[in-house]
Amino acid sequence: MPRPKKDAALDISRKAVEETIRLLSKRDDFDVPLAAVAEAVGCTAPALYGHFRNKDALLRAVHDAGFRRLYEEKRARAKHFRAEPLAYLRACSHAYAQFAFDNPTLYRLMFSPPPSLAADQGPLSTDLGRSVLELVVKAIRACQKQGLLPGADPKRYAFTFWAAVHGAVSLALQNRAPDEKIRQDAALVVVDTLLEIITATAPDRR
Amino acid sequence: MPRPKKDAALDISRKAVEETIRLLSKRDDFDVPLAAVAEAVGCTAPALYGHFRNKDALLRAVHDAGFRRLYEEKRARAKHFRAEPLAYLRACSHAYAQFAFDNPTLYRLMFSPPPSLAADQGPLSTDLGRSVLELVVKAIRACQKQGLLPGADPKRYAFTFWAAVHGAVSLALQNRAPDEKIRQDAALVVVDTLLEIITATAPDRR
DNA sequence: GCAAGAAACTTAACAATATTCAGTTAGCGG
DNA sequence: CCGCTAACTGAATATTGTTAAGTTTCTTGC
Repeated sequence: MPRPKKDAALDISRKAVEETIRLLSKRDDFDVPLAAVAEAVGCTAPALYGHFRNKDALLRAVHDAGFRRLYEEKRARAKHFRAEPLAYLRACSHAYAQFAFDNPTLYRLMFSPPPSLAADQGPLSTDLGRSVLELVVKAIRACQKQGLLPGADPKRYAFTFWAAVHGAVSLALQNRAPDEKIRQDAALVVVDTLLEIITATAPDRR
Repeated sequence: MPRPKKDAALDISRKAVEETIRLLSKRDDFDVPLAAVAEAVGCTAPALYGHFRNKDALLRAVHDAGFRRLYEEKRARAKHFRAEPLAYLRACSHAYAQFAFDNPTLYRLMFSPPPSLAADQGPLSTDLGRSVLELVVKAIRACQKQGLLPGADPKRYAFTFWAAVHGAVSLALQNRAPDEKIRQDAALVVVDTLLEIITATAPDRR
């Protein structure tokens, strides 16, 4: 049955990306067979080549979709805390960690992909990365308006903050934390440690 | 030519791991063909199955060897700074970052492997991870003996420190830093930022 | 309405690569 | 010198990404 009945054109692309994400959640590695994706979508493997140049292109689309989801989730979970920068940072970070623990393989695909996926930094990919970071920069600036982190370069501190959270999540995802207790919520402990440090920079505390 | 001439028994295992590391340095992903490893070693692909249960086992050996190298390099590069905890931390971290930039693919294999490799936490793997972290714990304790980071839990802060450095390296390796200038040595900037923060906790400074 | 052409699949074929199997030979204990 | 095991080889198999060729459905100019 060649050409589809016109309506089924609910963009195979979209469905392929969605289904791939779902299949990734049931795997350790990203080597999900194209045939499996095709079956989930409801077509055959070669049909996907009409929508993606090759498997890498599909995985890059998944990679980008992951960033969109992460960004949206961070925004949604944190928007109630706009007024309280520290609570905002905390909520952002927890959403970030939650996302990683809920989608470990997708997270690995997003943050440790074979460079062939991220290499040609499509503007989208870069913009998405920036968007995620930008939320942190804003939060750091808000902290500074409250007298915290005086004299610090917001971008630099935001990047350090992000790096720490990402690093903690990344290490926690592979059990490389010191002991069981810390391992379990290593990421959250790191977040608290960072907030603790930021709080300690308040000039008017006693 | 079956059985080797007795002397060539220079442990294929060792050579296989070494050559795999070398082949990885010329690739983006870890999908180095077994046949390529075999050729570099000087045997055929199936011969490797006499030394490793399967390809994953070989990659895990490479993973572990990577940690041994990292640990040794950190030790070697930092031992001159035993007396100065901050300089020691700095040297450790720089060695760490250098290692990652010199061996990006190996670094990814070590820190973002498909869980199938690290899953069955062989005691070795875990011990190696602990060894690397232990160096940081000692350094943090040394800092505290100089009055820095008063009242902090060394393990917790060490883990946070490691997470930040690892996160920065990991992000830097994939160009996900904010802008060009920071991206280039993002990891080093993060290290400096961390040291700056630690320094700022000195009680007797003015 | 309709033929020609493009679009969007399908099935079949191909290529690379991990893994297994059945030999085959080198060294070693008797 | 005879078997026996260890350690490898070459060929065979299965999985999977990718390409090629064929087929049907829509569309569009007449």
